[in-house]
This record gives sequence, structure tokens and C-alpha cells, in this order.
Amino acid sequence: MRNEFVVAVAGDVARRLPGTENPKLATGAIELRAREVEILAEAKTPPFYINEPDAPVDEALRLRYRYLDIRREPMKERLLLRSRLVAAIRDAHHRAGFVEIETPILIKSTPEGARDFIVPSRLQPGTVYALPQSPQQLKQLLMVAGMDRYFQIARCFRDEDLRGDRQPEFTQLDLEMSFAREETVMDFVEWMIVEVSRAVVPERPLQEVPFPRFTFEEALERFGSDKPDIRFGMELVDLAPALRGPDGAPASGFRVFDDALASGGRVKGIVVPGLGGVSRSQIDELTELARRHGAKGLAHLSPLADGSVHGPIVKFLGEERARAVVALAGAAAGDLLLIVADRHETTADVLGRLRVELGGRLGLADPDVLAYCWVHRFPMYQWDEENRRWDATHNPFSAPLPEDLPLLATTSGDPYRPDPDDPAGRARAQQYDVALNGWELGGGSVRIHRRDLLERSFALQGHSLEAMHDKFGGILEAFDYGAPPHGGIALGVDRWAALFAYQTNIREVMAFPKTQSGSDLMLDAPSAPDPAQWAELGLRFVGLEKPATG
RNA sequence: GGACCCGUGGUGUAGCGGCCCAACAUGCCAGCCUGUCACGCUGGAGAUCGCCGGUUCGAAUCCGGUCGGGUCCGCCA
Repeated sequence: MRNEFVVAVAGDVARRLPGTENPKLATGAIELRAREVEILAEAKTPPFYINEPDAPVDEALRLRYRYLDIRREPMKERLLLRSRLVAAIRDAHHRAGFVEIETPILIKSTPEGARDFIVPSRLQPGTVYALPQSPQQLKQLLMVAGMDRYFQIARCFRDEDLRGDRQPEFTQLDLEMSFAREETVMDFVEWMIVEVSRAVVPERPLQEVPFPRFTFEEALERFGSDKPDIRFGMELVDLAPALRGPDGAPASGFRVFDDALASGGRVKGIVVPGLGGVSRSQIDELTELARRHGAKGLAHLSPLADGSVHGPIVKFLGEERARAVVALAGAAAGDLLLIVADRHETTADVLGRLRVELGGRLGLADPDVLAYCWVHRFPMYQWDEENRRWDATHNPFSAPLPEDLPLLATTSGDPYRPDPDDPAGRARAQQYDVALNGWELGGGSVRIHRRDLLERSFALQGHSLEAMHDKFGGILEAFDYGAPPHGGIALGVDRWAALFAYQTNIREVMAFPKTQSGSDLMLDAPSAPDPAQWAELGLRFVGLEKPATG
């Protein structure tokens, strides 16, 4: 008999003889005294170690033999954890009076967000279904249908490029509530998250309950991210006050800073504790990271124990101003102050990424802590210069804050002629995201339930009346029959499970994930269809245009 | 669409122009040992170094292409 054989053993379980117990084994105190042994199935030598949980194995091999990979303890444990997570989610929702309702997988293409997967129809040749990117419209229709507390563990599909935290098909906890305001949804979701976390990973401390709530602007100002990791500080500091003259005009002596401030941009920094003695090459590396995300450069200052300040830009700022900058930032001797001067968004993004990167390197974030937080009041729209329209930042159905309702307008007065200077650019949405340890766990919004408002918002987003009726006709018609105010959220179950399992990759909590190129190495999918299948659908592959060379 | 990293016996790695028809660990096979459980001991088989082409007297080692895997940017909520 060899490893991985499937056997049936009949015998008696008995305590091991004194001296032969093995405390290292879970079953080390007992043994099975076999009377009969039957081999039910023999097994080939597996392509990798099953019994050594720490043995590294090439991931492609694990995916090819996923059924063997799942025999291994870590994978098995993660799938059990995920099962407990989903059970806890269902339990919490049922206790709160939510109804679980399944929605179809074969639906209609919608223009929102990502590229759709499409499925050709055999009964109606030349037409296609789309796989849902989320059950968004269907759950809103359920609200119209009077199912006032809906949830679903829903499979979603998006035909976009993959990442460690993105698969073409993934699982969302999708929920929607009628007569809900922002507070209603956030309060329930927060309660549910706490219940689920305590049930599934009771040993992991929650950093802060109730969860901190940041406005989008505040999150950007303090953490440079709309999904902040709040397990550690190192917050962004606005350095402008130390760089302006008595008249308020930029007067730092350093052109880069003055230009940024003069053109409406920002000069901000982060204090990296204890990194004052960093090497030139490490600074270069951080500068490279800053450049990759759009910054033109990265300045730094190092306060020394004798009260002086070192750094290449001291000669521009002057010793006195350099000291003022360092003092404003709160940097102490031995620390490193990293400074970015750029447009508001770039400054935030670059410093936010540096903060996360350095926080990770310095081990500032407690890996056991679960730090949930809310980010809300996102801008309704972002200007899309290419298509000359306002693009919904999150969900095209998101409702504006009541006080921002008047801003859903254009300068021209015609909603079908949007312009980058429209008041709409200042409108904020009743939109909220939950972040966990620097990952976006989910997001949702209060929806627009009035047809006239929806039409106006869609117009700003560049949807003509006809296009709107073609794409959203169903939901528009439904709203004519009386839609209750409603709102909801969707949380990434794969991400949640991964974070619970200390993983940085959602493949580790999925039984049968796909590779970065969208392949299933076990099933060898996707594969060319049988010619007969194509013929039945009236399809033929004509090839793709060759990309232009040179 | 782009940048970068990886691809060597079954598995994980080392080697990074000749000393390599490739080393180590583990696994596999055979034998021995017998209260073993990451057993131990002895012996053995097993890779032409992802694939194609080039440079060179000579390539696992350099170059180009290609395929596969990964990380990231774009994309995506």
C-alpha cells in the first residue's frame, strides 16, 4: 500500500501503548488496530507533495491538478473557512429578515462598467445573452416587486484583465433594501460584517467598531486612497502652510513646489519613521515608484539629531524653511520626510501608494487586526474627455446627496450637452465603500428611484433617450409603477475570504480559479468549439485583425 | 495593449559561456531494519536544461522570437 491509496479498514480504535504516543499528531494518542484492509482504489504517485503543507509548488501545477492541491491541508482549510464565511453571511441575513433570491445568469447586456461575457442564442440566431456583471438591475426590480430585503451570494462575470484580486468570474454578497437611506444600509451592513467576522474569525480583533467613516475627500487627504489601510498612521500632511510667504503666495524658493501651489496643486508629504538613514539607491527606487504613478519626482528631507535638516532640496528652501517644513510634518530626528508636489489627485495617489508600500516594508500593519472603515460621499461623476460626457464614478444608478440635487445640471441648461465646467462635476453621491486592511471589500449606494431624475443623470452620462430605453427600458418602465426608495451594496466574497485567510490572492480561496490569461488549466478551457456547435449558432470564426506593427 | 520576473530529473532548488552527457534535497524503485508515524541504513533508475532560431571553436549559461505561469500599469468596482 502506498500514499494516496483509497482504503477501507475495519478494526478497533485503541489507546496507544505507553511510550508510543506521538503528541505531534492530532491522532497521536490513539491507533487503529486493523483486522481487515481493503484497497478501494490505487493511486499513482502524485505530481507534488500532498502531506507537506509548506512545500512550495509551482502554481500552474497546482491549478492543473487542483483536485490534488485541495487534498493538501492549507487549501482544504481555506475552503472550509470560506464555507463558514458564506454560512455566517446567510445566517446573519436570515436573522435580519432578508430573503435570498436567485437571479438569472443569462441576462441582457448593459453598457455599465466592464466588458460583458456574451452567450450566443441558438433559438434566436444572431442574438446574444450577456452574463451579469452583477445582479444590479435585477435586485432593483425586486425592490419594485416589494421584496424589501433581498440578498444573494451571486456569481458575477466581467471580461476584463485579471489580477491577484480579480477573476473573470467571482462571487459577490449582493443585497438591497427598500425605504433605505445611506444610514440604513451602512448600519445594517456594519452590523452584519461584525457578526460575520466574530463568527468566522473570532480570534482576530476588530480595530474599531463602529467603523470609522471618512468622506471620499477626507480619505484622499489623509490616506491618499479611497480604500485606506488604517492599521497604521503615516498619514499625509499638507505642507503648503510652511511654503507660503506672509501674503499667502507660494514662496518656498523651490520652483517645483511653488509651481504646484500656484497652479492649484498640492505639496504634501509622509513621515516615514526611522528611515532617515536610507540609502541613495532606496530613494531612487521610491522615486521610480512615484514616477510610475504619475509624479514628476519625489523630494525628501531628513531631520538630524543636531537639529539640522539634510536633503537635496535644502539648498533651495533654505535651512530655516526646511526646518519649518519638517516641523510641520512632525518628522523627528532619524525620520524621513517624503514630499510630492503635483495635482491634487496625483499627490494623493502617489503618497498613498508610498504609504502602503513603506508601511508594509516596515511592518507597521498588524496582520491579525481587521480594520474595516467606510468611505462615502464620492463624487457623482468624472469628466470623460474622450467621449465628452460625465461618467458615473461607481454605479450609474447612484443617487446624489439630497443637498447636491440642484447640481445635477449643465451650464448650458441642456443635460444632453455636458461640459467639464458643469455643476454636475461637484455633485456628491450617496455612495459608500467598505475597505478592509487596504482592500476594497465592497461598495454600494442609494439609488435614484425617480424616473425623471434617472433620465437627467443618464443624460449627463451621455445616454440618449433612445439608447437609454434600449439598455434600461425594463427598469425605467418598472419605475413607472412606483419604486420605493432603495439602496444596497455588494461585497466581494472572494476578497473577504482571502483576507480572513491571510492571503493576498483570491485564487487561494477559490476551488477552481483561472490563470491570469483566463485559462482553466485543469479543464483546458477555453477551447475551440466543435464545428457543429458553431454551425448550429450560425457562427464562424473569422479571426482578429492583426495588430499594426511598428 | 505595455513593463518586469520565472520556466533545469516526479517535485523544489543550485549551476548563469568550456571544469556540467548537469549538482543538492525530497520523491520513485529494490533490498535491509521493525512500535513506526518528517523513521533509519544500503544500492539503483531518472532531466540534453519550456520550444524555435541565432551568436560562438564551444550555450542550461549570451541574443532574438515564441509558448506557459506570475507581479504590476492600462483596463476593471
